[in-house]
Amino acid sequence: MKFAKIPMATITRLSVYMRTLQDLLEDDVDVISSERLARLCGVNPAQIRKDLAYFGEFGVRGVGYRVGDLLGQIKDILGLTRRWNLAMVGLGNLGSALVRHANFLKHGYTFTAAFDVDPQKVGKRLPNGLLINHVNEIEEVVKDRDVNVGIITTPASAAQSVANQLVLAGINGILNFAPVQIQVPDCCHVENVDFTISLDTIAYHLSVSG
Amino acid sequence: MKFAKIPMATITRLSVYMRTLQDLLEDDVDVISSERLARLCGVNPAQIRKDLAYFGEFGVRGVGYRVGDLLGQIKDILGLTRRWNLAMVGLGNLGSALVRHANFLKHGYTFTAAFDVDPQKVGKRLPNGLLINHVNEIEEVVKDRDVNVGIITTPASAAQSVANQLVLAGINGILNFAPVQIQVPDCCHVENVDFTISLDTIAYHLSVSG
DNA sequence: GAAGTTATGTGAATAATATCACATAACTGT
DNA sequence: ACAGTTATGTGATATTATTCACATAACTTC
Repeated sequence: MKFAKIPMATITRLSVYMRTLQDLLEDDVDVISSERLARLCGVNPAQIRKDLAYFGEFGVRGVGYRVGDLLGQIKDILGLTRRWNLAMVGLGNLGSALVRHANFLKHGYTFTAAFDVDPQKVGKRLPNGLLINHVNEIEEVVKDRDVNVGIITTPASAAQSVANQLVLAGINGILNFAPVQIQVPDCCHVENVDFTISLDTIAYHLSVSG
Repeated sequence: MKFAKIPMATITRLSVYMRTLQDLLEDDVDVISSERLARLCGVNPAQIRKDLAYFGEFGVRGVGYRVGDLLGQIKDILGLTRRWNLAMVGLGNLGSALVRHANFLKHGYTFTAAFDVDPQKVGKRLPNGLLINHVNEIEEVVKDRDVNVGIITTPASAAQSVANQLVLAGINGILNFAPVQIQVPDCCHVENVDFTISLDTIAYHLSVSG
């Protein structure tokens, strides 16, 4: 691939470009300029070119980018040409909704395991047929079903313990929806999603500007 | 409130500090150093001090920060000492789960309106008693119930049209869960939440590192 | 096939952000 | 009240990220 140090922000944006390119492909657009793509993604055109330049030359000067090609290249860069198996830990309102949420499937992610501690839930099946295991079966089930990424939607109090078990089971990617900073070894990559933080920044902006 | 230009990243972190301080308060910790708080929040201690310095001096040298005081100060900075009313637009899996999600309430946010287009849903009430209105009633209802922030959890295809209506209704803060870049006038502040992007960055990290 | 047009790729310039390092101020104990 | 200790507040420095600006390459037209 490439050996320069890639800015984290670049990776995030590649994912945004990918989404937009997917839409464009569905609309049968086959060539797009960095300028137009930039407008659609809400970024600067030079930014897009710089981001892509970290990985190679994917465009045609004077023309633009072939939508299908670029989409394929970005998927390749992000490692999305293979299958990724997910485990959902915590099947409350949010966890249940996310398992059902179409976007994961659309992007090639598959839930192969689900966990909770509630005896009412353990042993039952989700609408998609997935069996709910008990959280203390994580290690066994994760290995068995080749889970690559764990998604934590437990209460904050349980998140660290769940993270520990996921790491122990050999997982090194965690998407954390619990509103705590979980501690993991360096081998494990954690992404936090906390929409109350986003809401707070909105509140701040409204407070100072209006 | 302040006069220097505040980095966006600072605001985001203030919200993180706030969460942690809230937990500390519940645990009856009354003083904390930037170093310990930093560890809990996963940031650099100097970062915390710098962030706070934009707004004043809140600590005691040689001692640390009084947890309760600092919490109050940050809430004040972020504009969270008042009430914020939310409207949920789109009551699919995700929207319904979020309305029920305890975190919003915990942070002082209140849902005062909910919208959908599905005739099956319009006219019904959510578990919390909130009446579901039709999306084309947004302007009227938003004004009537003093909604400050709109949350969009519609399919991507509907997001822009919903955003337009929210703006028209006088809303200038939007939390967007739909996987599209919505266009709004400058007066309106949009925060995007897209967990498939977070998942993609995890996939990337797993791909390059092992 | 030469001139004109367009949009990429990229070094240089700028801006934003994070970290260091230490002077400063508040507590503690003698 | 003074010396010792601790942790803040902040200027200086380092790092990272974004934008500009233009040379370069591919297509188009005459």
